[in-house]
Amino acid sequence: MVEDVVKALGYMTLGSRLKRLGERLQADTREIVGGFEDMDVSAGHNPVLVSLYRTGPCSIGTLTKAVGQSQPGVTRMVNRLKQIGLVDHQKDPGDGRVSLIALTERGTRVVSRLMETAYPLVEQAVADACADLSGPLLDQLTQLENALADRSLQRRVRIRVKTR
Amino acid sequence: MVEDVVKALGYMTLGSRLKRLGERLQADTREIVGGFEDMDVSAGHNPVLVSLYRTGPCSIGTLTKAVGQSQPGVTRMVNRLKQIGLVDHQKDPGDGRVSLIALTERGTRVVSRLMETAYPLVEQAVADACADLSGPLLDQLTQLENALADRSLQRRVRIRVKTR
DNA sequence: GGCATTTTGATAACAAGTTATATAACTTGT
DNA sequence: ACAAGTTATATAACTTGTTATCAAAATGCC
Repeated sequence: MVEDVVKALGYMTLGSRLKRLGERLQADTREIVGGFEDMDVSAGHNPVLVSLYRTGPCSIGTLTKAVGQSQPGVTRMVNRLKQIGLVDHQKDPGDGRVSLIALTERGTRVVSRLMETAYPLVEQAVADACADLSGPLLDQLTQLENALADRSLQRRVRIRVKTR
Repeated sequence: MVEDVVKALGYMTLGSRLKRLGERLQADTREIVGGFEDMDVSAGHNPVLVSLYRTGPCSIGTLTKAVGQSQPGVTRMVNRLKQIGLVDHQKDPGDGRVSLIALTERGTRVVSRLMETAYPLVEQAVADACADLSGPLLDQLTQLENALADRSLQRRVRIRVKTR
């Protein structure tokens, strides 16, 4: 058995540890969501979709603030969503620089469905994995890692589905 | 003010949130470490370096388990460190498939210095930012985000240095 | 009205993660 | 001892994050 250095170094490598865990959760989330809508889109796109759904059409700049990523990153996600036909854009009539991003009709339907199916399941599965966490941040991270090793998000979703 | 959707969605977007926070911490860590040793290497390389320092020469496979990333990712980090002259590799005499990765003499000196200078400061700065966190995971994440917005890791390091 | 500055978003280049796959070396079973 | 299977690593291709930079549009100041 090899020691997990990232875990062992504690606060020194907290960044690496959060990123690693985040990527794991994102991958699981993507898989779960992908089981409901057949769209080939990573977990990171969900905040963009939800933001557009909640606040209506808005600029790239606003989206950038809403999801907390760099503007080129958001631009790329929007382009991807445009490619799939979930969003569209048009020039802002008042300001020629900004292009207003909006969900297409299909995009609205898709997000609406996701919000009734996949999203609550993901939320419940993650909440389930986090249910018994307590103590300092580092300890809770260890507990969450253990919980996921013990039962994956996918399994937690299936169980939720079966037992409801 | 635009709402932070990733924060607002709670457990649903925990993966994105952890990743985002992890990347932020890694960027800050890199900057702090870069101030001590002039090596252009991202924060993710530190676990590799420390692992090699602690356990001595080992295979890519062992490193992969030690840092919890994919094998090609570790291979790439090792190549980068090789390029900079911090590690080197040689064939395992017993098994021709494995290449044993080891710190070079210079690499050993660098890690040794980092462990006495930058690493403890980063650890203290992160610990400082995490000092007053309490409650459920999501709450602690919010508190940590706020703490970092209030005073960056870099500032926390400087203050530590000044006041010692 | 027109020039300087600021703001918006697109694009290019790079970093670091992933999966899939190929190759070489080792192991095993007969 | 050799064929078949397994393991270790390298490599290719892709994704998604970043910073830096550019062009176009808006703003502001004389």
